[in-house]
Amino acid sequence: MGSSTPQARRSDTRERIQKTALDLFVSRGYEKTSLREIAEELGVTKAALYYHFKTKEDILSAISEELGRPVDELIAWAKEQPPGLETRRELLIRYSAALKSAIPIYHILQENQATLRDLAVGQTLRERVESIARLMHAGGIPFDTHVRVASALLTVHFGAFTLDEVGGTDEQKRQALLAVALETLDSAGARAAEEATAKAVGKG
Amino acid sequence: MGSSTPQARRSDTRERIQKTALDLFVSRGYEKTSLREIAEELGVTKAALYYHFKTKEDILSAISEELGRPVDELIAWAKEQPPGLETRRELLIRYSAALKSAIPIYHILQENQATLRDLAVGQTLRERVESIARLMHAGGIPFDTHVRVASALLTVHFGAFTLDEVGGTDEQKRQALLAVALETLDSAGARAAEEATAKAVGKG
Amino acid sequence: MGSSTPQARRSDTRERIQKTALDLFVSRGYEKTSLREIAEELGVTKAALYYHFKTKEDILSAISEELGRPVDELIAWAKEQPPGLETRRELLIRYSAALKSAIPIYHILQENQATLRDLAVGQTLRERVESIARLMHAGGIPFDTHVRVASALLTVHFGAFTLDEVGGTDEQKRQALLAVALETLDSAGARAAEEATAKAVGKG
Amino acid sequence: MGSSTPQARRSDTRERIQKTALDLFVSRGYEKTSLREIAEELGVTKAALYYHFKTKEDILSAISEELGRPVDELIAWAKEQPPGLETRRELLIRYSAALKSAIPIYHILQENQATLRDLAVGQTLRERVESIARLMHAGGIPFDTHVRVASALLTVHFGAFTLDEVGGTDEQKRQALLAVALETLDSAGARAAEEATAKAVGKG
DNA sequence: GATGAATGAGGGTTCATTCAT
DNA sequence: AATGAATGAACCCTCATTCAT
Repeated sequence: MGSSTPQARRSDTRERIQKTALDLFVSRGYEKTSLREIAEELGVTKAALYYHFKTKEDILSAISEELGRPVDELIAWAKEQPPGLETRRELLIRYSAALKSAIPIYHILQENQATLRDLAVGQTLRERVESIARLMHAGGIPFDTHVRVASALLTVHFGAFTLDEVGGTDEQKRQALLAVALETLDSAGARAAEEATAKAVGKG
Repeated sequence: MGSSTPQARRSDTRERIQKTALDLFVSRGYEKTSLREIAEELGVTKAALYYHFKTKEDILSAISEELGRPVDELIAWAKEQPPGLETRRELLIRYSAALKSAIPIYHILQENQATLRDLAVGQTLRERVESIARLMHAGGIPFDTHVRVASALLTVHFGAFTLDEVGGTDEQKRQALLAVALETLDSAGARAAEEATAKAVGKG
Repeated sequence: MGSSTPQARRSDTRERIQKTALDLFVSRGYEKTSLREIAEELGVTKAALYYHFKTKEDILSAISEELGRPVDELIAWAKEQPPGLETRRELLIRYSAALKSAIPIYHILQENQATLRDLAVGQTLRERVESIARLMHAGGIPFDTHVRVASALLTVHFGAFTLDEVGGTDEQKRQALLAVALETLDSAGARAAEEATAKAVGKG
Repeated sequence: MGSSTPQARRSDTRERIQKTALDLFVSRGYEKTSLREIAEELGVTKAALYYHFKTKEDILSAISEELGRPVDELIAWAKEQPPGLETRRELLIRYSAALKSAIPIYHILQENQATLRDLAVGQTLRERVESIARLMHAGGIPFDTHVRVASALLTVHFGAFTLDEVGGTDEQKRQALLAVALETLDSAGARAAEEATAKAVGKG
């Protein structure tokens, strides 16, 4: 059908607001960033922000949706996969990659949890994280495996925000942490495989 | 009973303030908890809080000092130890234990980082965490070991706050996570030993 | 400024705005109805309203002029009549009828008096009501008659907005209230006639 | 030094706020009166108002409760009386008297109905008026009597706010309007008596 | 005939904090 | 040991209105 691009000389203000807001939310926190600050930084009035976004929360929502898309797509993908060791490994690998673009919002979620607790966008953000966790823990797996999955996930997830001690570039760190996490996961896999074998053969 | 006036004992108000404030800081967040709320919950006036504490931050400081003592002592202990694999293992084990009492303040630090960023108490709190990290990463250790230490620490530290998926009691979780973390650490030790050997022999 | 194809029918947007605005002014109040609401309800932008009307007040003015016409005509008529009992009766009867179409604006005036106080349209609206009152009170009439006229007017005027307790259809209520009001008025007339007679004859 | 404002130490501020707010609510309307205005008029800050009242609406609530007490007491009294002509007369008489102190709040209710529609205090205010109406209309009375009761009530109630045309002092007006209203009511009584007689005798 | 973008002024409300008593 | 009263600064948000296009 005819592409109804409403184009016109649309102002880029909406995007600029998102960008500025993101920077400030990350560096000063969501609550501590006032709309006045965002507006001043942009050289517009507070009311201008309200022309483009319904509320302060709405700004964060838009940011969350945009930056979180890779993770959302990953979740959609994971839901289609059969639960199992291989899926867990693949999911962890892809999650580590998806985090690259999503780091800023997770950072915000991380550092402003108390504030975001009552906000709808907080709920959304948290659900994203929990979805990944749920999918990683899916399938009837033994307690030990649960623990290993948890460790692997914590390593990959929180390793993305913290860690100054480690040294190396961000990408190097990411790769290395992923490797360690996979190793932790594999021990679980090995053990599970053992158990499966034991069950099937009756111990050998 | 016996003594006529219950006034004989020192006012426990200061402690009650700390306790109430802690509960609210944990459940609603530091910024989102107003002094009015604390005062109302206690049945005193806001001004009463100011009689016992200089500022809002001061309340958190007192809490932090009290609950963080075990960790502080652990840090003092660790500084006396020679760096090395064995110390790292022992430190991780003791840290896992120390966290049990310190969880609430770490929770607060965790969920209000943005807010605590500019506060002196935030600095103190962060330094405690960073001290542990620095000590765990101490000694000239290779990159791979850094990464494993990081993973072990993330597992133990963040495992204490999050994790509903795993199942089991808090104590079971703690033990299990510690076990996995130690395993991750040991692999590093093994590898380090290997490398050391390799170096000595001239690579193989 | 050249005359171009003069459309047979002017855009009906102006009328639609008036209609929607009237509905909202009645149901939510003048002040509490924002131009945004009106525009949204109509599916146009706020700026569109400003194409058709100079200000928000102007919208109400247009509505007032249209719905108030019967009352304005009544006022014009009454000004031509000689003051006296008969005119008062007739005026009251006609006013009761004229109110039928004018109720919405009087409702608005009634419920938003405080807001309309400083507005020109408020002045206009009030003047309409006051004109009727002035004409009903016209002629050198004694205090008692003034009071009866007032009662009759209050009955007819406010009876049109309020009254759920009475029962019956709106038209039935209107008729019945008018009847009672006329009765009140007539007592005044009778008494005035008596007094006149008494004066003339000297009383026995 | 140089400050010459020797204000009372006692807390008469709450009362002064109520008084000032009442004046402004009456003269400028509830919505159009900002807290800034009230505060400025009193020479305090907006925050001071919030020390004494929880919200803007709360100020009006307090006023309503204080000034409306006579009417509330009247309602309580009326609920104890047996319905009937005599009670209606007495209620009307007492209501007319009670209105003297309550006029300002009814004025506010009257002129800000649209604004007060969504406020709890508006509900309360309206209920007061409706209670009186319900009590006046109580008992199984014929349609005609309902109409007369309505007229009487409209006369007494709205006569208290409006009416510049009539002349005389406020008290004179009140008395005169009450007299006319009672007359209207009595006609109803007479008619009811007639009907009763007619019923008893078996049609005349 | 209408829109998109923006503004200035103001709204009610909450907060940590102070200080005389 | 604690209170009552008050403040100043900041908050998010809404409004009627303007104007280039």
